[in-house]
Amino acid sequence: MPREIDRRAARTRKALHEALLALMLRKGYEALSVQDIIDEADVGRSTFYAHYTGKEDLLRSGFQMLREELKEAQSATRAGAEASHDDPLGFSTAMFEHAARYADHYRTMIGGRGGAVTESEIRLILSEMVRQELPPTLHGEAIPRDFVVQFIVGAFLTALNWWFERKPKLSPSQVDAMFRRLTLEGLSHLIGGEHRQVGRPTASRDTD
Amino acid sequence: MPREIDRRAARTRKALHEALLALMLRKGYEALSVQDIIDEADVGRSTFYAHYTGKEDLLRSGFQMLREELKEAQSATRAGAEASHDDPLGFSTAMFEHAARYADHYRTMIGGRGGAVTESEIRLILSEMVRQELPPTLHGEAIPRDFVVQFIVGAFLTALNWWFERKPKLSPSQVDAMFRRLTLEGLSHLIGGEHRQVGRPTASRDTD
DNA sequence: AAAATCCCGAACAAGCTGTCCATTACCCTA
DNA sequence: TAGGGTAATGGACAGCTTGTTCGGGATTTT
Repeated sequence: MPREIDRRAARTRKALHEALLALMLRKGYEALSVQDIIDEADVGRSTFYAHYTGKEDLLRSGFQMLREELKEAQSATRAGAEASHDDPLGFSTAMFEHAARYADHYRTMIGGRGGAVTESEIRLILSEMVRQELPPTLHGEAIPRDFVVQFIVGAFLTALNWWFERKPKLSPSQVDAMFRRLTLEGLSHLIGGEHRQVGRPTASRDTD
Repeated sequence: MPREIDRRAARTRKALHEALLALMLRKGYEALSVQDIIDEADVGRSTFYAHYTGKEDLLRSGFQMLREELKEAQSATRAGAEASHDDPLGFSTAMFEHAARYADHYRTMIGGRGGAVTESEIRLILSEMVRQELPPTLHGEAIPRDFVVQFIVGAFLTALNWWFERKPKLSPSQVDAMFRRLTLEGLSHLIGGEHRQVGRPTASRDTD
């Protein structure tokens, strides 16, 4: 029986992916050359091109792996299946916490430093997540489902980015609370003429 | 009196900016080389570097000009100054209409094709706009002003992008209505427990 | 018209990109 | 464990890009 894949090839691919990630952390994606990557991975030039067509191909393949892993992990956890549709933002809490733990990675992925590809790949992954948590029917059909999905994903990324760039000291749950409040209730509650009292333990002052 | 700037220099800069814009429309920003730009502009290589340090510098300088123009146009229109704070999304309607008229330009700027620089420059411009329209005090201080600004800008860009990519047939006012509804009222209105039946005359299915 | 400024074109070193090849090292399986 | 198959290597290649430098020529400004 032929093994899934040749061990050498697997090693090479792994080395390249790790090199890419490491380099992105310290130089950002755009600034990288194929040269940098193969140096870091200690892999021959021709070997690289035997596996990938360029650095973008390498990056994409990394995300594809990630997506497949997530898909599996998800169908595995599908045991406790419900509670989803109550809360269309169910993903966010875990996500913010995860981001806090791997702040370095998220920073490079989310900020401009990951490049356009990273950005859109992440949007894809999040979109899939959100689409599943979103109830199948929306009131009145006035707003297309897909629009809502994009709206949520965009808002989440905005929150994440703002957190890292401006208030990295906040706790995940604080950011999460703000994100949910704004996304669920909208702006109207913040600016109406009514002075509704909110007993919120305001975390920290705004510095603009 | 020394003229503001040498006529030749001005011509050169103009030619370069126009070349950049034209090329971005057909190839996207990332794919461009300085070579392409000076060919299109019919300008000598050394001349280019006498004015800008690279293509990014050229792009940035273009946005800076734009920002200054907008700033002037704004302080000029500041005659009818109020009505702002009633509607924190006042900018959107005009913006969507403008985008419809110059769809090609917006497409290249907003989608990935404009590159990270364009993206962040646009966010900057919009942020300034939104910040001014946003009432100075927000209820309860629970959510920092800047967070709200970013939220709005992100939602607007999301709407714009979705419009171009998925439903370009919609009119500006339709998109505007959806954008405002979602941003002002949030999701909560869309997902209540009530099961309202809708005889959906859905135009086209969500295709992912 | 003279002086100041700008543009041009060409040439340069340095770097990156993909692609080839012959050779070597490794892996898989029988 | 031996041998055929497969992958990795290093080097060399043409073609492209980037910035920089120069002197001569053209245009503007004063």
